Amino acid sequence: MKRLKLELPDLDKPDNMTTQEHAYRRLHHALITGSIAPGVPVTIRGLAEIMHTSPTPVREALRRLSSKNALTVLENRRVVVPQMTSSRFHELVSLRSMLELFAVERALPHISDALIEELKLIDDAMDIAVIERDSKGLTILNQKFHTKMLSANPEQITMPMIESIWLQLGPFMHSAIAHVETFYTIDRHKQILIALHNRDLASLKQALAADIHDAVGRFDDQAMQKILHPK
Amino acid sequence: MKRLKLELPDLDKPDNMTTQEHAYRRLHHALITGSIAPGVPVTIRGLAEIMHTSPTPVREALRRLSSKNALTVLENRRVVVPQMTSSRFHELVSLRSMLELFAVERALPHISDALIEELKLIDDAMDIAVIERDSKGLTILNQKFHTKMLSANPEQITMPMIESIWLQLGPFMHSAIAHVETFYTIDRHKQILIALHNRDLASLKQALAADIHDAVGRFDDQAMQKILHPK
DNA sequence: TTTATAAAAATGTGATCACGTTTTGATTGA
DNA sequence: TCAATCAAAACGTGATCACATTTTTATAAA
Repeated sequence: MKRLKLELPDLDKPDNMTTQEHAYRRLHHALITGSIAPGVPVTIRGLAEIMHTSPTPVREALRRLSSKNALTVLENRRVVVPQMTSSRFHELVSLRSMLELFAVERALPHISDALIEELKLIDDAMDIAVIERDSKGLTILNQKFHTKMLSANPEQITMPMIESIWLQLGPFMHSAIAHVETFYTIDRHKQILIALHNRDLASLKQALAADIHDAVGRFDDQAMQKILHPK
Repeated sequence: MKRLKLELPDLDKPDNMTTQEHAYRRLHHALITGSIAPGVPVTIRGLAEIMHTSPTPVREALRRLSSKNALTVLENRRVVVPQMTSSRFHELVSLRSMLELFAVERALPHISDALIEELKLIDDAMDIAVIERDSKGLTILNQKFHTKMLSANPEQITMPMIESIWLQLGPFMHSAIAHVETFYTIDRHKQILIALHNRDLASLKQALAADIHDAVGRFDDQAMQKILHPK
């Protein structure tokens, strides 16, 4: 079997968690933190060897991820991390904006003061991650922040779609971070927290839009070309 | 093994199509046409027996569908068709409107006259389906119409999400059709076709929004309660 | 050095089996 | 008639194997 050069995070696996679910989460984590670059092939047997399982649970995890468009099934049935293009990137970002703004409007009525406190804790952890230049930790915390806020709405249709977008953007961020000097931007989460506290929808949407734009807005066409086709 | 009372469509299976893909499509078709009611349990072995395959490809098809939120995995790991609620329904419909309006705006620049002709053919077939009161055929054709129009945009991020919504709305329509007198509405597709021909974005979005609303707008809270909790 | 060819390795897929858990249905007792 | 009990049936999960196809590697020819 061909050895895959691929690093997977060691996540906890409670006894009642299926092997398939565990495999899914490890791959999910690796994808959203940009630990797997676009174009990298992921084989069932290769992953099974890394995770010390049989191919069966890996196969199911890969099916779930390709079903969410986080992975692409090629004509020959092999699975790869999809390549990013400039137009795909902009489509993903536009969609992310729209979906998160839609979701936050429906989440706001369900935001409690206790929830805001929890969000503050995540934001504090993010400040530390910035100081430690822990970009992967920061990514995870940032998504935790957004997820917790948007999930206040008990009706969860939008959240899985937003997660699908994150999954698709993740691998590109891998290559992007290497080409960008300032990965860390001004903290829009503080503005979001204030808007949440004031139950001010307009400010909230503005801050959220800015947060999303900050994370990806710097990638104009010129920067994209450099990242996608480095000399 | 317990016999599932469940009708699956007989779809073509080309030689190069995997059994798993075939199983997926048959279930997909059954779900979007409302052939499987909410709450119905779907077991791996039961489906495998119906489809004359081993459990393996069915398992993968179910994973894909639950990954798209078309099916729900319960705590005991069993899979069921999710139950509809009034709030979930309205969330789904709002999201569908937003996503399709987003998608059509990005599709319009890529619409060719040839494509419009193809859409007209689908619309003609829909007219026949209405006359024959073939509600399932009408559903399939309607989705074909929307899919072909929105897929004009070569960058396909939104379409899988819209399909996910259709998958979630499908099973409810099963119960809904039985409680509704006039399933067939005025044909908004004619207006859509005109707007497409004129490359008139504003009219196009208006017609599309009306089309979506017509299909589901009649389900106010009162009607929902009747459908969800029939005496 | 490059190209063509054949053998070997790798891969996805589907079937089958064993295991532990959950559900079901009949039987017993109140 | 209803509730409790318990054995049987059903179920999801993960491992293993066989098979066909694709990819890679080694070898030979130009």
